Order: sequence, then structure tokens, then C-alpha cells
Amino acid sequence: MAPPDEQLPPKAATERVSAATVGRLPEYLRALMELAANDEASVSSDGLSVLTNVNSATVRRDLATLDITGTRGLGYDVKYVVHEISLVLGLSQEWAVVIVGAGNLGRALANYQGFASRGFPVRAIVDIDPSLVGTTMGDQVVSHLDDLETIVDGKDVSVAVIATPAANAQAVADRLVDAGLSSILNFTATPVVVPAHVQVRQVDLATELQILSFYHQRTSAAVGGTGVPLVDRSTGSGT
Amino acid sequence: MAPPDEQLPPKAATERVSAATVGRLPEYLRALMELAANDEASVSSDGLSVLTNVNSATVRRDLATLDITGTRGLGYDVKYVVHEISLVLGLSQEWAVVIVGAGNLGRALANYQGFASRGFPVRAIVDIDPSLVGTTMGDQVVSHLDDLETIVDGKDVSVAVIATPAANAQAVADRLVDAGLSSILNFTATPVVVPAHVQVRQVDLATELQILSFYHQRTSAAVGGTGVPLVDRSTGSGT
DNA sequence: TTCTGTGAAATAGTTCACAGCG
DNA sequence: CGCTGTGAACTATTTCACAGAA
Repeated sequence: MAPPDEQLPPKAATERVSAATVGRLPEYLRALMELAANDEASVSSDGLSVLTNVNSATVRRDLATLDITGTRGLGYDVKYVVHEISLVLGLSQEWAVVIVGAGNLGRALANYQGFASRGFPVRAIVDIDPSLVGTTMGDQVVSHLDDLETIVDGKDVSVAVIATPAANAQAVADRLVDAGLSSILNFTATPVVVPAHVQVRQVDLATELQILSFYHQRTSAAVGGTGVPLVDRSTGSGT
Repeated sequence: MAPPDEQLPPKAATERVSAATVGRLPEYLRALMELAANDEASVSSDGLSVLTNVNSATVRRDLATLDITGTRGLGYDVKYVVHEISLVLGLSQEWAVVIVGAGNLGRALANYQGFASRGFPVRAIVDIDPSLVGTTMGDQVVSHLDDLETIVDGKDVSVAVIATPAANAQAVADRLVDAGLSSILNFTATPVVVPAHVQVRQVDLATELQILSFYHQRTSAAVGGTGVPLVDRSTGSGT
């Protein structure tokens, strides 16, 4: 263990976690849950490295940052790490989700089981279009956007997903903030501006395709010509 | 156009572009198209900085990396930069997309207009489930996965989207590669392994929520309590 | 021996600050 | 002037490499 220092405040490890590390936590978690499902009791940083494609030193440093310790000579206790990472990510409880926008994308997301199965049950869907309000979607009845506040309070919703046309994104975000929500996942291409205490994540599906397109081009352009070039899987077999 | 140089090594600017820069290009593009739609002829790096929330020095450096030049005292020519970035991202042509998996997510994506409108028309949807094959979805009839190769060749498809259950992701990816595709967008939580010449992008929607959850927690934990916001609803007396 | 935990080196990416062009 | 283009400083992140615990 690291030499403890009695003078320092307890541990707000969370404070020191870099964005890069946070981005890897869900990956670790996925790999670890797979291991757990396979009844693996422990795993080395090398093992996790292979499963996640993250350098093993990075794995160790990430975990150490979270004060997650392993056993020298053995590795990390799978269940323990799952528990700790879940805690750090705030996954020890469910977070109810409201989807705003019952158009194609909203409908898609409402039916998508992947949210609920990962601890984010969709508890409401809202839209402004009166012809959609009252229709059933997934296992929810579409409500009117105006009822947002009631829904948020009544169903303990804490996360909103924006799936409206891009032009409405900002207006929707404003209403979400007014309704007291402070976590927003925006699937619109338009970034929204929110107060500092509100978290937003921008995910644009077409952007992903554009980036893919870039790398596709670059790869095609890089003609080596010698049969099968470059097999790059960074598993550091160093010295 | 940049001055062609017959003597120097071909020096494609593309080679030197960092991943960080690539990630910002779609953002620049979006902002620039907005400007273009507004008949703005030119924009300064400061202007773009405001629109994209990227430091202006970073904007200038990114563009300079792509050999995109501006005019001192004036700024960048909007149309010219749109053209150049589109070129770099490979967006001067359309890329036809095949969606694999006609379940909830696949259906959602098939109906989503955001792909086509950004230059990625969905030209086919395939599944293995015989009861889905032949049904209509979006403006496509669902085909069988076995016909993939024919479809890819016949419709000039170059990008695949995996929207199957996670357990099938790797098998699907293998078939996609066999069919000659080299750009894959994987919406499954399971990462897939592919040959080096194939580009994959992993986008897991639940992961986005997990990351959001982390920042939500961190923000709530950092209670300053001075006056304004702070939603108390989410305080952990959970389900 | 195996594998963690971590200084220290190496890389990557961002931002400042300013010379100099239009 | 205003604004680009870029050396140089700075900050962040990754990776090496190894002492030492189990």
C-alpha cells in the first residue's frame, strides 16, 4: 500500500481522475463483468490489457488513481474492482431516463433495450407534437413536453436524452434545466449551452461516420503494396 | 488549392493529422456550414473558436496542419474551408451504408434521417432472422445476411453499421470483412477484432450514460451550495 | 516467480505570445 | 489595424522500467 498520510483529507479519488481515465472505466467494467460471468476470481493488469486493448501500465495507473489495489504476484480481485468502478461511475443505483423527442431516433432509443439493461431504465418519453402524445412507444405512453416537470419529479428521472430535430435542441435543453435535470445526453448535431452545474454529452451519430470516413481514406491512401502489411496490436513485448 | 510540389515527398497532410484534430474536424465543419447557410463569407479563428468551443490557437493550428490557409487581417474563407475539410474527411462523395441487425436499434437507425442527410444513405438492411427478412423498414426491404456480398457489390456499399445483439458482433464483423467492407461502426458493447486494413469505431450508447453519470456524481459531490442550483432529487435513497 | 505500484522518461496535445502579412 | 501562422512553453497522458510485496 502507499504510505498513508494522516494529515490529508480522507479520499476524494474522484477529484483527481482525468477525462482519459474516465473514458476507459466503462471499458474496464465491461471486461471485468465478462470475467465475473466466467467465474474468474482475479485478473492481472496484463489480462485486462488484452481484453481492453489498453496498455497494462495504463491499466495499473488508472486503478491506482482510484485507490483500487491489487495483490502483487496475483492481480486484481474481479468482484472488488467491479464494485469499486461501479461506485466511482455512480452505477450502484439506477438512473431513470426521459427521452425527449418521439420521432425516429427517439422511438429507436425508446425501444432499445441496451439502456435499461445497463442500469438506465427509460421511464418517460415526451414530445411537443399533439398527434404523438398518448401513443405507445416501447412500454411507455408518450407525454407532452409541458408535463416534463411533473414527470421528472414523479418518476425520479435524473437523466434526459435529447432526440429532437437539431433546431430544437437548445430550447429543449433549457426546459430540461428548468425542470431540474442536470444530466443530458444530446443526440442532436447541434451542441447546447447549459449552466455549469449541468452535465451534457454530445453524441452525433453522423459525426462518427465522418471520422470513420477519414480513417478509411487515410488507410486506403497508404498503399504499401506488399501483400499484408502492418499487423499492429500494441501488446508491448518490449525488450 | 495548395501549391503542388513535384520535388518533395508527396507529403499528404493527412498523414500528420492527430486523432485529436480529426475529432474536431466534424465540429468545425458543422459550424462552418452554419456560417455558409448564413451567407457569411469569412470567419476568424476567434469566431470559429466561439462557435465550436475550441481555443482559437488550436483552431489555427488544426487548419494549418491541413494546409488550409487564411488571410491575415481577414480570416478564413468559409466556402474554401468547408471544401477542404470535406475533402480531408472524404465527404466529397456519398458513402452507402448497410445496417446489420433489424432489431430495435437497427430499426431505429434505419429510420433515422440523420445519416442520409449527412452523406451516408442507408442502402440496405440485413438480418439472419427469416421472419424479418422481406419486411419493410425505413424505405428498405430487409435482406438476409447471406446476401451481404451481393448487396455490397451491387449497391456499392462501403460502410457497415452493426446493430445486432452484442454476442453476435464478432461473427458479424468477420462476415463484413469477408464481404470486402473496410469501415465498420459498431453499436454493440462488445469490441470486435478486425484486420489492420479495416477501420472500426465503437459507439456504445450506454457507455455514454455511464460517463455522464460519473460527471454528474462528481458535480453533485462538489457541493458549493452557494445560492443557485443543485437538484436534491437524485440523492441516493434509491430504488 | 509473478505481478503491482510508481518514479522518471517519453510523447502528445494545448495554449501563449508575438512577428509579420494584407 | 486585425488576424494568421508558428516557435516555444506548458500541461496532460502514456509508457518504460524496476524495486519490492506476496
